[in-house]
Amino acid sequence: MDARSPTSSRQSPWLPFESRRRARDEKREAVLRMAVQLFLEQGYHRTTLNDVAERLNITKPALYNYFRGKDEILFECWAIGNERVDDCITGIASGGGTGLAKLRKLIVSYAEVMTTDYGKSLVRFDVRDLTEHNRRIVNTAKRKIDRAFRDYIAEGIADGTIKPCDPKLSAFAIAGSLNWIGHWFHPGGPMAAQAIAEEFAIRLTEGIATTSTRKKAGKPPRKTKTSREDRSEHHPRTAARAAGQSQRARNRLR
Amino acid sequence: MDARSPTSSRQSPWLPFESRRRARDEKREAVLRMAVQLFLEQGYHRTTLNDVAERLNITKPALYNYFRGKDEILFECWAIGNERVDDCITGIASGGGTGLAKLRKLIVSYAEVMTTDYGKSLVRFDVRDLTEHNRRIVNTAKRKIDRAFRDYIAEGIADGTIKPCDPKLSAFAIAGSLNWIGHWFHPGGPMAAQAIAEEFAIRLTEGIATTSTRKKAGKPPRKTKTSREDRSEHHPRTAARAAGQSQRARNRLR
DNA sequence: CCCGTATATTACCCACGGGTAAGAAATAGT
DNA sequence: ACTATTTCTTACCCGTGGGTAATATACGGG
Repeated sequence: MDARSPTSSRQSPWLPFESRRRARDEKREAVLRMAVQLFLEQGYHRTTLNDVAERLNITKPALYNYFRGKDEILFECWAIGNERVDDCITGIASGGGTGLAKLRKLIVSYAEVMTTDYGKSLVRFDVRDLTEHNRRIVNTAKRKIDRAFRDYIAEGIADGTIKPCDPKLSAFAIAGSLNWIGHWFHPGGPMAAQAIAEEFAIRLTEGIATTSTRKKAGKPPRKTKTSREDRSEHHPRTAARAAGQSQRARNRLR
Repeated sequence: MDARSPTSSRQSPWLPFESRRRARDEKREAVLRMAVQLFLEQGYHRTTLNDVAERLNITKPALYNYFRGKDEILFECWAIGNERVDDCITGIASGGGTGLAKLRKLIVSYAEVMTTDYGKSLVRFDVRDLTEHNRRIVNTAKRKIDRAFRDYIAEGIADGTIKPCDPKLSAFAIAGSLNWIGHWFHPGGPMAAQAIAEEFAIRLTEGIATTSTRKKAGKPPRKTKTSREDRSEHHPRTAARAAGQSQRARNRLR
């Protein structure tokens, strides 16, 4: 059965009787990688902590060395995805450009995140499975993302690059299309993540942009796909990432 | 607490010590109305059959007179929503019009369904909570809906009312926006369901339509349609409805 | 080599909730 | 009014799975 499909990057750090001295954080992340994968594959409620532990060659109580409980694992998966979106937003906010340009950038980045496991967790996980405290954090973050879409649209209307429209409704329409990616996209499919992202950036803005954005004919479809290590949550660890969200930084009090 | 908010149409037919002789089907539908409401409000897994029964002034085992189990209740909720979408599709297919016109009609109808409880169940419920058999039915129906979107787009490209584009990707983009309605729409909000539906029909097609669809100023928003009894799953029982799906017709074998 | 700490295991607890059995209460038919 | 049938209730079963306690094993430092 299953024969250890090569999908999920490298193996678990707990190879049965082998060097088991990985750094704590690496193991923690390995748990999250496996958990998000199983949560997406089977659904949160159908995934037991035994499932997660078993696939990592450990037992359930060992997980409690790294997490307070199941809901915290869920939250941390979500937090990683949110961190990535948040990086996109701050990156776009720092750079200049018209409202339309910013909106397109956001669409591309957001769409790409949506094709990753952690990105999917932003829309596939149910906020009601979290504690009251974490649920509030999630809702705040969601409002921030929504605000980014609306602000860029409003900015575009103000600077003339976007036709007058209701920013709220347009943001819902765009975000809906993008979030839906997290439901249908599967890495093995015919379209590469990056190609989808760029296609959506055009498609979703060509209705509201003032300048006609008919695809420049000369552009060859060579986009090289997501290139190396295409699937499996690459976790770039770019410098200056630590400034992301305030929560989640502390490596568990212990 | 809650004070019996006026959202959910009329009360349960099992008022504690009152005429309890409602027809079987009415009670069955009352169960479904309450169930879909609770499933949406609390989530399927957090809603117990006791919750459903209690709010109907009965006890859990009484539900088993009408349904085989929890997952069947879920399925029937989904089936009602699907029936409505299916009616839209067959209605559009029977009438004529360009590809673009059909697509717009579908968007309007689908969006309106998405603002109802049963419509939301199409996108908020998890297929994996169903039995293998019912899951197959759901997936088949979903493919049919997807096909309708793609076909109308392809038709529009063929008849020149829609710009050349990838029907699959465009269908995903449009369906994503519409499905998302089922996540954010709440009947108490500032926008009426019908207004949203018509706005989306314009917004989602203005990018791919060949004819400029800038909102014709003269069009008064009188469309009547869903008009009276706007919320709360009115269940029109229109004639010739029974021909809908083959499944679900039989009132449980018993 | 010994001890303290971190890490993992085995063996358990128990609340929750879907589902069932047996029988009471209402209903319909004649 | 008596019976057959449907409908509903009380009382229970039990599998599941999150979480914990006690303990064993590995590891690092002196």
